[in-house]
Amino acid sequence: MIIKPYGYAIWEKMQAALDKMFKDTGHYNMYFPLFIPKSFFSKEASHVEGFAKECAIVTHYRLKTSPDGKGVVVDEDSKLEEELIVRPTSETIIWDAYRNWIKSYRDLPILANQWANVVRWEMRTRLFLRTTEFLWQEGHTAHATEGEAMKEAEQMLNVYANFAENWMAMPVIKGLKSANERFAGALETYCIEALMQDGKALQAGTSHLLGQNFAKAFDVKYLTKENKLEYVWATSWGVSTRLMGALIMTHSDNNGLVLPPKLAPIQVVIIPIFKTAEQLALIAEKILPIKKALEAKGISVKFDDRDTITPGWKFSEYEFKGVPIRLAIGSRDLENGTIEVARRDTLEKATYQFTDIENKVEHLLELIQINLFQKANTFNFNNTYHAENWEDFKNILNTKGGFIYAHWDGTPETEQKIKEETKATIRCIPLKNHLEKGKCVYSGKPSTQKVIFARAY
RNA sequence: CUGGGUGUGGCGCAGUUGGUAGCGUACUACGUUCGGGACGUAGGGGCCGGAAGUUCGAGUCUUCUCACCCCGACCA
Repeated sequence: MIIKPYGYAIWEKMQAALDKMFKDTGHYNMYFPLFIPKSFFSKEASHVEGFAKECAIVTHYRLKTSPDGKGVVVDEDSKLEEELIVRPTSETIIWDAYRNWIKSYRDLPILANQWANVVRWEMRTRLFLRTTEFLWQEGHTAHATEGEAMKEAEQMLNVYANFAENWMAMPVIKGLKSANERFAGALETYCIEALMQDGKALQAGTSHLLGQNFAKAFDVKYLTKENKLEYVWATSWGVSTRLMGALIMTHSDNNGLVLPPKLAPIQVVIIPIFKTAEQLALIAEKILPIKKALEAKGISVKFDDRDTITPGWKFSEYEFKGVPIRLAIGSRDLENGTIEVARRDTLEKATYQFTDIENKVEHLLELIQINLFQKANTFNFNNTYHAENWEDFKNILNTKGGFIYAHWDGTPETEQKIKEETKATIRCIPLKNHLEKGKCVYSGKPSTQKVIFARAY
């Protein structure tokens, strides 16, 4: 996947917002190697099992000119003593280091994060949602107690939910993964689940309570105040460039991308309508102070005064790109003291008086941010169903899609069978769930609460 | 790996019974345009995925090969 400049600018805005949230909650960044010795992997049994089938492996370190003189071939003499795995995630290499970093309760907690690329050799890729290489951040924390680790995992889940809802304008459900869907090597996996406009669910972020699994696998122990040797408790948590896919699939319409103002690389585009250089000069004279005033408020503004492209073309182009607000100004406006304001979320156009325009625009950006969230929230509400029996369940799934609340007997076997028959999986057991007795939608066995099913990406 | 399909200018495609390649779009220049993806004229750009073969002659026929796409197991 190539991420072109405009797309990468969105990722940078995401990174900046998330990075600040991490730092505000006491975390710091670090960086670990891309290549992980194969032996590290085998140390945590379920972790290997989870990732073994999708690893890229480095076996040699040198090329040589092909015997026939055309191109290059692998130099068999450069075979590595031990193969290196291109990280699919970094738990193993990080916990190998933590063993040396952690000796005493005074060394805890470790609250580290890294921004990195990872590789998972998937059978089928899907742009942004599932690419062989993707960019992400992975937090890896170490704690003295289970309670503290649990609090950390929950805290980071809340950070992700906050980011999704208040920055991406994407409503999410916070929940717990079932055993089948849990991260390889975790005791519990928390997640935020989002619903895309086509009715399919998307896991948008995860936060894991790793327990002492990695501490035991990598022998990471610390001395307590009481001088007792204990294993360390761990968490890990991550979000990736998949969020770009989520952003696109949550808000876009038939005219292209729709970006929430808080993540839009360009928040306001100004398009002058002119024929001659003199007219452009007059417009620029009027509009550049407004641009400055907007920028002083921290709003990113682009004044597109290219004379090689028609205004109509520019209108369409910035609609494709999802720019939240477009201002258009021509000589008619100059005479009337007006400006045309178009919002991307509703596609509405209005003529505003020029006075106080920067405050009106600032306010409109806030409205758009809120409107996008509400629109998505309404969509989620309208596409959330309750299935009381198996027929209902299949019907809803096949005709409507969306989130389906249904009773489940709590066994991996039932979940597996439902998946095989319908391709729907348990997205999560919502944290905000009311317990209610019922019968499993599939097996009819007793159940204590409904969980969320959906077909997912 | 299981089935099906496609490879021809940057992109999307056409190409008849074999006669050395064309359309749309994009690109360049000039002119007229410019308040919702303008128009005209003139240009530039392709050893037709690769190799071998049949033939006077292959995008087209034959054989081999490579790559990609869709369907299945996997997944942030």
